[in-house]
Amino acid sequence: MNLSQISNTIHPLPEASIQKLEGHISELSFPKGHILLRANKVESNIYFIKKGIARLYTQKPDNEITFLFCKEGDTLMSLKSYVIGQKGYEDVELLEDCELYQLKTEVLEDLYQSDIHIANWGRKLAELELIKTEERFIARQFRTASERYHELLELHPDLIQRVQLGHIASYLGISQVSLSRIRAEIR
Amino acid sequence: MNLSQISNTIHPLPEASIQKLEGHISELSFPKGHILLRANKVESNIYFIKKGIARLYTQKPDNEITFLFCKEGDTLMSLKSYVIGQKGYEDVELLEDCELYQLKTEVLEDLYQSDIHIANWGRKLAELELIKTEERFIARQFRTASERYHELLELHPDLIQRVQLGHIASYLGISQVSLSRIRAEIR
DNA sequence: AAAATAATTTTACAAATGTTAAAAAATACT
DNA sequence: AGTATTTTTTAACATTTGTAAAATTATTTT
Repeated sequence: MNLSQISNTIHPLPEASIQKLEGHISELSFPKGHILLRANKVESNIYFIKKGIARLYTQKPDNEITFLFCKEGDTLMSLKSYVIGQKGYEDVELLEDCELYQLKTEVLEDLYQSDIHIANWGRKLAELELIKTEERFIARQFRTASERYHELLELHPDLIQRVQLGHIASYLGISQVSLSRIRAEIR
Repeated sequence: MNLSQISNTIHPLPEASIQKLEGHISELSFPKGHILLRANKVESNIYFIKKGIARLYTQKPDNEITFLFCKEGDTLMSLKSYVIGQKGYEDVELLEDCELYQLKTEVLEDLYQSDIHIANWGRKLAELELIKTEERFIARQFRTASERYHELLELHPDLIQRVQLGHIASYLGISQVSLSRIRAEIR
């Protein structure tokens, strides 16, 4: 998924603003297994995923919890770094070879102050992330583990293929054993 | 908490922009028990709470789940209505007599297009809500019910006084019986 | 103040989910 | 291809959490 598709999906921009934005974006590649971000550090970039998939997770004393997958077209960032300049929760591991677009948040912040179209694009970016985060929260609060698994199957069938079940279970908030039990149910 | 305090806490605005914004905001009062919003309707306003407390919840076939409390200084909105103009999940009940500031989203949208300061204010509004929503999600995913209860006690001690425990339990994602058990633990 | 209503806690039991360990299946390596 | 390694499933058991109903406590109404 190329950059203009991604940025346009967030919010359409006039050509001049697109140029300003794209002029500050660089492209990067990393192999599967690469750790892109580390928890407890302030991250000074945001990323757009051109190709590949990543998981955001936190280390707990005895295990780790995956709380988000980001794939082609998604924006990947440490929210707390981006919004309030504080260190975030997330380690980020690339689960496949990835191609990423990178943008310095500092540069973006300047663009927000000088270009009203980019300011509204940034507003939309935050609003769309907000909706997604609320959806995840609602799923967690309102639905059973089984419902969440089947919902994931429907909405993101590729995830089950691309990500190992241990991470999926963690993402769903259950143990891998529970996920196996759910998958074993005949339906 | 008055309007300029609230809007300034979100993001400082130059005087001219404050005037534009405040010119479109009206003030309302409702008694305890009033249902401010209904689920499955597109809501055309957002609210800022001057005084009082509200709970956002969804009706399930046999029970209801409270997923957010909003109080003085908070922004209260149907996220899906505000961001994508779709009907939301939430019923909203006022748990105390409330004084609210009301703003039409349509008007706000126009201001976003014409005033870069207000556009950035709106961006900040979304970003701060995003951080809060992520925090709630993280609490749910990373911490035990007991930890979440004690965290709530620390961060919002007034909530326990102002809101009945059945709603708190629902908010924490546990049954009221479980909450009673947690509260009975000696510490 | 007494009665009625609502909220909270407690109890007993049922259901769901977690933990640990072993078996089976899938994948990677030489 | 065969071996080693990793991932997934299954089994047995422990723990947590839920449900329903009763008991207690608090609040509201008359």
